[in-house]
Amino acid sequence: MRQLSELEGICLGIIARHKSCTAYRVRQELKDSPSSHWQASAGSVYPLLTRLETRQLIVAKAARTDRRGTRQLQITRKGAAALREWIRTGADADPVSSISDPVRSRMFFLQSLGRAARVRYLDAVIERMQDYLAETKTHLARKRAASDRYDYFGSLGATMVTEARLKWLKRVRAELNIST
Amino acid sequence: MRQLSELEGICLGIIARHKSCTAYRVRQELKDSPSSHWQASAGSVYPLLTRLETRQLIVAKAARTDRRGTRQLQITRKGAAALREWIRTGADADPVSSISDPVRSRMFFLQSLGRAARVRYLDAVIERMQDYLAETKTHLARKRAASDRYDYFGSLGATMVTEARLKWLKRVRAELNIST
DNA sequence: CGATGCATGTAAGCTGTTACATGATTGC
DNA sequence: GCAATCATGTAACAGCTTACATGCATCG
Repeated sequence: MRQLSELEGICLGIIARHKSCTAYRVRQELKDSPSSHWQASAGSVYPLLTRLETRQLIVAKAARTDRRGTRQLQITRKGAAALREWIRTGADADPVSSISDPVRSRMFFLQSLGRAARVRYLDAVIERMQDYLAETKTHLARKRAASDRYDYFGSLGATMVTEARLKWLKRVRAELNIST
Repeated sequence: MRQLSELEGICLGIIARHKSCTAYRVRQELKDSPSSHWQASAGSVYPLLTRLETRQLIVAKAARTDRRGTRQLQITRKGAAALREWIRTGADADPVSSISDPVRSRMFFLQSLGRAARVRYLDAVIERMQDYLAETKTHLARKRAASDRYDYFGSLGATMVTEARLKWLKRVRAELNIST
């Protein structure tokens, strides 16, 4: 049995948490999460769910009162096992290290910008990052109140990482100022 | 002119820093970076560089003393402009927010694991993260000594984010212990 | 003269994206 | 009755991965 991909694991997890939900709902949930970079386009989600169904990790039941073909998805026992297995792969070397940050990637090549452009660029990124941090914190506050704790823990991770990134950018900015 | 993708920007940046380098060297550099999740397989790098050449962002010069067809790549003026433009897109909303972390993704679904498995999983991830942090710090120390400062700043970002992730995991672990 | 490293590439397959396309349901 | 939302999908295309495939250069 092949390993679940990142998006497959996430979708399966979403279906597992709602006892029963539609593909549409899965997409909504992906879209609403600020910590996710997945666009969760129809073109990826629907084929993906078909794949999960073929592998018998989920089953679909048609709602009989609905004429538009709404399908309620549920995780199977086999699917729950696959989900647990997918979670465990989070402790492998790759998931721990493979976290790519477009802002960090660009930092390596900042020399290519002129001095003034460099500072302007950093200021712009810092401002964006501050906005994003505020957004993340709002989200975190909402999670704290309601819902389950793992939702909260997840959002907490997003917030803490964003704080670290912001701190990093400010430090770089400060060092650029010192040694003109 | 279409925007450069993440990997395209990185490869172009690498070529820009060495005045002249081979495709092979680009791959090596990608592989050696611990902060990169890119495997930089031949199957992605070579077609990518062909693309950049077609767009006239780089030019290739054959070394005449080498019979195996070694090609020295150099960035063009047009390429340098494209690189600067790519860097500036780092201040857009997407690159700032779109940072996906496989460990964080899995946190949202930790409920699916039994209580004991949950703790075992977290301990395993924490151990891995500690190893990875040590690796990152070694790398950072090497960068501090030699090379240019933006290399150092980049590695610093990797280290600070890894520290934040570890702190997060330990905090989650602690909270799980409290409320059994 | 053999091993390791340098150097280049191709082919099949999977996953994801963008854009397109359709129709039912619900609330005002 | 109309707009917003719910709901499902397809088609063309781009990009990356894995695995395969080849051959030169250099050092011992």
